[in-house]
Amino acid sequence: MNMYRINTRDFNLGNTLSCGQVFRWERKEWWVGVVNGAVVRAKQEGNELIIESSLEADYIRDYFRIDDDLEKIYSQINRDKIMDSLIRKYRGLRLIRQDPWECLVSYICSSNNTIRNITNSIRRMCECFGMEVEEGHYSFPTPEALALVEPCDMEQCRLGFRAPRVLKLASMVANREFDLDGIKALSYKEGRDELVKIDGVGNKIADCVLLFAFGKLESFPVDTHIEQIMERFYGENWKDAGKSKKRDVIAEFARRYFGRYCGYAQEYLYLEDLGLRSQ
DNA sequence: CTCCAGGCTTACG
DNA sequence: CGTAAGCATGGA
Repeated sequence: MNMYRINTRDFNLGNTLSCGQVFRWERKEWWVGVVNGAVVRAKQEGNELIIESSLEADYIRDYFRIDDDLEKIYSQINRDKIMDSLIRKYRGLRLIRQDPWECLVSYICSSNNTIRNITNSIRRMCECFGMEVEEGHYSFPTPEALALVEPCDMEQCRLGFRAPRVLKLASMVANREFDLDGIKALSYKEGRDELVKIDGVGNKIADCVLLFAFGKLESFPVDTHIEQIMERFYGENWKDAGKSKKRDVIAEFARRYFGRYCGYAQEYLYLEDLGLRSQ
């Protein structure tokens, strides 16, 4: 366990961890999370990110994408007054480079669910089937661990109809019938074609994994939140596409409109929508 | 009570 | 093709 400081620029830890992309960080005196099986405590003082963890600084820099050139990204996605104001409001919000397995399982749990329930279910899965890496802190269960879980033992996690999907995927990954890490080398579209083959994974969940775990910044996940806020801000840009197609139309518009870093734009819009709803 | 939540699968025209 | 019910669970 060691403590160190990372010098940053255009980084806002609170915005990054509370914008809904990760489910396993808690705000206490410090932000506390478990990353790659290690407890991480983080806080920010001005431009310095202070970390207490057994993980090395290079790993943390990569995790928080500290080396992303936000100025360049902002200049690309800043297409109008709306995005300009969101960038000013949430400046320093960065995407996180999540572990693909944890990210995929987490978003399978997100289907037709609330953030609160998703967070609780994931925490229970970690407590039941992860390892206690420190008093009260658990690692995310491995595919091998979940592959051994009986459906009746999974019930305590309260995943509902999503539980069999998670268990099935765990078996496939553990048995190497599905090569999750191999997706890293694929293009955005190829990766999406692979991910949607998984039971319980459609376009939206695939896009989340491609953006949050595989760093495909041209991914623009459209859920109910994004659909509503996009309708409100940019609704004139597409015609009444039938209900089922609408989210695809919005994503395609966003890719054209915000460009190759539209995934970043998505996260700023999402945090804005979270704020609007909590009022 | 009904409706909805970071959707997806299946069934039915 | 397209659309709509069904899905577990919990909170408003």
